[in-house]
Amino acid sequence: MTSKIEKPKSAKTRSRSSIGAVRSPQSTEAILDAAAAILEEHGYKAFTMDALVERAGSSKPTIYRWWRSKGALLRDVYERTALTFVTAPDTGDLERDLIVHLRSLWSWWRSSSAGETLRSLITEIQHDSTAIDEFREAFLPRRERTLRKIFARAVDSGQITEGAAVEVAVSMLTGMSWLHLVTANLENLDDIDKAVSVIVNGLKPR
Amino acid sequence: MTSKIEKPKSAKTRSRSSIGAVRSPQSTEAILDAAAAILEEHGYKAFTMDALVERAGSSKPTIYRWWRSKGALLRDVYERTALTFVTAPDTGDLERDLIVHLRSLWSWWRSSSAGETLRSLITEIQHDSTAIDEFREAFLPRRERTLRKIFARAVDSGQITEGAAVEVAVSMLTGMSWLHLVTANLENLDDIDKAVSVIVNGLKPR
Amino acid sequence: MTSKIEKPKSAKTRSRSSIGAVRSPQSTEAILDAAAAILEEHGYKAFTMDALVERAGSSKPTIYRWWRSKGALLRDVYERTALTFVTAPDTGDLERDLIVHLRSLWSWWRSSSAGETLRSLITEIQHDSTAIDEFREAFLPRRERTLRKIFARAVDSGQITEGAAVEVAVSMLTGMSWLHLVTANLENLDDIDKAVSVIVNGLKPR
Amino acid sequence: MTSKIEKPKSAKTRSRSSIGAVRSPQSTEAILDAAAAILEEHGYKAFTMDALVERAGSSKPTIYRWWRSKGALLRDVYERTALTFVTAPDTGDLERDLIVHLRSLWSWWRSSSAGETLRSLITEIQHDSTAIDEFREAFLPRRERTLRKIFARAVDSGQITEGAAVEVAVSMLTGMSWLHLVTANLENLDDIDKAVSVIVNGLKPR
DNA sequence: TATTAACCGAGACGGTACGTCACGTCTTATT
DNA sequence: AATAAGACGTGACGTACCGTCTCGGTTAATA
Repeated sequence: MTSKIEKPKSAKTRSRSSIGAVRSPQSTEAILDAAAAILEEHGYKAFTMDALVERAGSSKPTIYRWWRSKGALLRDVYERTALTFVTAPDTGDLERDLIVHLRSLWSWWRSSSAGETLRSLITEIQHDSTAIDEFREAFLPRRERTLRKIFARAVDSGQITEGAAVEVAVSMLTGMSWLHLVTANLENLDDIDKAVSVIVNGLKPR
Repeated sequence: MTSKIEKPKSAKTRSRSSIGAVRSPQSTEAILDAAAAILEEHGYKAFTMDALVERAGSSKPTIYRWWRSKGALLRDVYERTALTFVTAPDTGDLERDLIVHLRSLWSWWRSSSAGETLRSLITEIQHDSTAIDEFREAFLPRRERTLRKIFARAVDSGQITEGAAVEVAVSMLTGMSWLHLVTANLENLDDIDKAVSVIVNGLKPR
Repeated sequence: MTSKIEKPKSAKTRSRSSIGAVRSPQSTEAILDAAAAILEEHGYKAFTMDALVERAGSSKPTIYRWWRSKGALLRDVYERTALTFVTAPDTGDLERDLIVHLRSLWSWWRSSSAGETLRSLITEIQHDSTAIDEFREAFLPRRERTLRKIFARAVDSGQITEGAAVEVAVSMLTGMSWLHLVTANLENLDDIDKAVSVIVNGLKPR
Repeated sequence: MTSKIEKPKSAKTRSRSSIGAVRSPQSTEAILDAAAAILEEHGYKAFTMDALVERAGSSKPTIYRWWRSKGALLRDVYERTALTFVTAPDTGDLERDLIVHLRSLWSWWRSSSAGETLRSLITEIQHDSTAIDEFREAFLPRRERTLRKIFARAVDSGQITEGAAVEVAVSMLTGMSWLHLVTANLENLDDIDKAVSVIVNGLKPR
């Protein structure tokens, strides 16, 4: 799932560059690229399988052979672009690290296809309860990993005590972020600072 | 939108007791009731306009005459049932009030159609950006009102200082709740206690 | 069903000029006028009961109180305008009379709402077999009356023999006219002359 | 559009034996068969796209992929069954040939789905002026072809003179037939004999 | 003169059918 | 064996128009 590939030509001009008995990496990349592009340019509403096929120059059977559903595809789209985003600052200051990370996250959501992709993914999984389970058990923890790492370092450095309510702190920061995402309200980055301040202050013993 | 009416009979036996040049309250109630019932019994997936028409003994034109979209209808369904839920405790203790309120909320979501309705509503508005705007500006503030009221009382009684970051505290508690809602994770009510503890502690000056 | 009335003002400005315990002639006329106007200006496709109500400034119950169906209304629309068209020439020459009558008829169909009205009526009755029966037994004979009269005079004057196949002659001329009407093919009036020539020639004994 | 295929099994038992990147002949045939069957058994009123889909075991998108409208479908239904009806007698006698052909036609209309189909088609095209044009320019000439052929043979054999008003004769016989069709008046086959007699007599020079 | 009954415009209602959209499956021909 | 192409059945959508019914009001004939 590296992104070190040449951009696929537009659907119609690109010839069948790879066919045969093994999975075509070009095709896979073309599909993921097209998905991200559609989401970024036209949003979730326009992200249909037909539009995807058209833009990727692929076909529906190919897509469904490798992804069991639209949600599974969206998950991969998000995770692939997430590889390019690893803002896990380590300044030694918990509050600062959280702020930098969350501000980067919100900005990245807004400035790329990532926000639209995650928003679409959350929407999509609501149709299927097993998808929700997989999402909660596997996808969500991966999203919260950076926050957890930051808190873990703060525990190590003694900024907060071991056993503090880190889990709910992560949940509240993630929840607030997602709430702003699904309500198209990612402008006020200053809210992040205030929230982080409350959380960090709240985790410290009195 | 009072709910002090007798339940409409099942779709087929209900006769046209009062329709005409004014909006029929029976029809309105039948539609909202049917919507809530479908969501509770069969979930969002089964909540189609056709199923709603069938169960309410109504018609699609009638529904679309009064609600511009499925999202608008879901909003009314939620707000109507929300009238029956007003757990705004006032014990004089901020932490206790928040815990009681949020525990009641999560329980209510799980034990009635309300959780499924809100989950569906969040999903539905993602298809339409104007719906998201209306949701963020009007619906969401109404949902956060009780939390704000609780915090306001705490300010009045001096438990927390004026000007504290109440807004982000509300946002974090709401966000965490919704995150658990959309990931089908409303079981661990103890998380509420921990979160509230962090928030209340965090709002107090050191 | 006289047309000696002032034109109704446009729907919205016309006040309730006649209401009470007897049928309102103004309302009746307004409905028939509006129907003809819609058909002439926008055609059968636009001739809906809602459009009619809007244009006539009337209401659906009023229309359905006096006409059992759209077809019945169209029949009255046609018959009312037909009162203004009675080209029954009597030159003493059968062939000439037929030509003048049919040319007038085709021209009248094209230059007024009449053609569109009849076309609509034929279409409309196809939905209801009792309407077809009434149409065949009562409406159609009234339409063929002038042709029959012309033939009857020719019999009287000895141009054709009694007992000649007048009925089928009428049927063929009517059928050809309607065929051209429903296929939007009323331009070539010269076809009339040729047809009449064949018919008149064919009715004379060899 | 050959009909040399085995009848498709009933909707539910028919398996998808051959679909894919090319148009499925089974599906096409099933649709046309179902259309004819509905028209024959229940008439134009019951001929809805939903009923057709149900009976053919097909789907609306498939139907609209191949036929732009109900009228276009009805045209194909009629033309397909018309392939089974080619009564173009050649006895050497114009009058006899015309009578045999028209009697066969009226009987065929009454005893099969054909009459109802044509009646429905005439009705249907009235909703769309481009459909009328196509109907007049292409469909109608095909229907009149047999009559023209009979007249052409009569010209060749010298029964009527070249340049006689064959076109209007065809138009009158077709018009009379259609007039009887749309007024549900196909019982009196003797009218055909009289009409043909007038026409044939009328075409001969005095 | 007051009452009553029929009619009026307005418009909401349940119902039927429409034509479109997107989905996920399946077949075909190609490489 | 994997691919692009694309037709297929399924199911839901939102709209158009129908004919019925209720509503509040007006007027003409009746009591």
